Amino acid sequence: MPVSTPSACTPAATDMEVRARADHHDSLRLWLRLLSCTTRIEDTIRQRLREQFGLTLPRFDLMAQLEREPQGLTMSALSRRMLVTGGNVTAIVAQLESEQLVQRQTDVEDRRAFKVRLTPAGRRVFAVMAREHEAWIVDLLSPLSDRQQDQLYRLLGTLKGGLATLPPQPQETP
Amino acid sequence: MPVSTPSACTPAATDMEVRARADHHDSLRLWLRLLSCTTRIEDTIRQRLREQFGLTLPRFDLMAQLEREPQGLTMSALSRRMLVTGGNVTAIVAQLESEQLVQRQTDVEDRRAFKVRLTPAGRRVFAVMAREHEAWIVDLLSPLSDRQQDQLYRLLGTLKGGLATLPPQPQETP
DNA sequence: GAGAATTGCTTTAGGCTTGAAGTATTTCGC
DNA sequence: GCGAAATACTTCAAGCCTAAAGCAATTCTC
Repeated sequence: MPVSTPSACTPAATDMEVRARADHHDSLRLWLRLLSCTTRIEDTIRQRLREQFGLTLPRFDLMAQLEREPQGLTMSALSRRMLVTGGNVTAIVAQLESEQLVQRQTDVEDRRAFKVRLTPAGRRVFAVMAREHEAWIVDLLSPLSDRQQDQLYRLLGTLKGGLATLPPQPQETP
Repeated sequence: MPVSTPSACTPAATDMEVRARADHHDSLRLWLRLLSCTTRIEDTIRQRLREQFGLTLPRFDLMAQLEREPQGLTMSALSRRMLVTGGNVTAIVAQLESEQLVQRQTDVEDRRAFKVRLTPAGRRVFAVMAREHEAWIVDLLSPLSDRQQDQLYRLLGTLKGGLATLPPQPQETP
């Protein structure tokens, strides 16, 4: 996602929504606002993860996938769930493995594949982070009331349903 | 319980834990859906830009900024508008310059700075791309009716307004 | 005015991401 | 069975992105 966090280098932040002008279609404005909100939240999460836990968002995401599957996941399953390429997963798992947060386990049935699992240490670390992470999300979405959040959720559901059929790309629904 | 939970915690004590959990879950699901929709659209745009015009999204975004400012923009202005770090802008402008799509122009008033502008060729190329780009957006958002798009736009406006005040990120109003 | 702080920009190291090419293993078609 | 196709994973080059450090020019403060 093309966005930055506030930093010494970027005092920040005319919004990217400034792109929207009178001569632009309403859909374009909507898209820019959608992008703006999402990147804003994502950058905040990314920055807090880094500052408070020294972990990047992709690594957190990968651990989150593993946490739900105690028996482990193959590389390709991770790749599908995270919607990133296989080569990418290889690199992230390698990093997490060097930090002793995940482990590889060879599969006796299919010698091409192996299962990736959280280590006990990884599970411990993730439990702490996940609780914090959830609180951040609740906080960041708090400008909207419960009712508004529900409305937004439904609208995005409609959008997502329509998007799923358009381009040639499989969609995961967790 | 997370310590930093911000919501209006006024209800009866019996009820609170259950309610808090339900809220957490809902907010998290909403966030994941928001992220899912945004990345889906963004990836589609990115891929089409690359396939049809051989241009990356960041370069397109930078050109879009310049297109609206015929007199040019400084590097720091670009950095602020695109919400990316200065070093990043340096690299993207260098690429576009080597493709003859933008040019640097020294500023006589401030010898630290210079203005970046679209070349005539850049302007021509961008005009074609922008039209296509807008059609893609309209198409991708078409699962929502005009009325639904308007609703979504307003909800995101509320969210965005709340987000603006949260982290330490100054806001610029052009 | 002169030193200090700020601003404009670049460089560098490290990480994420893709797409394409390559190796090993399994499964399919016959 | 056996060759072909599909699958699981890795490697590589290229690009985006950040944070931190650094240089040059300008502005602030006294």
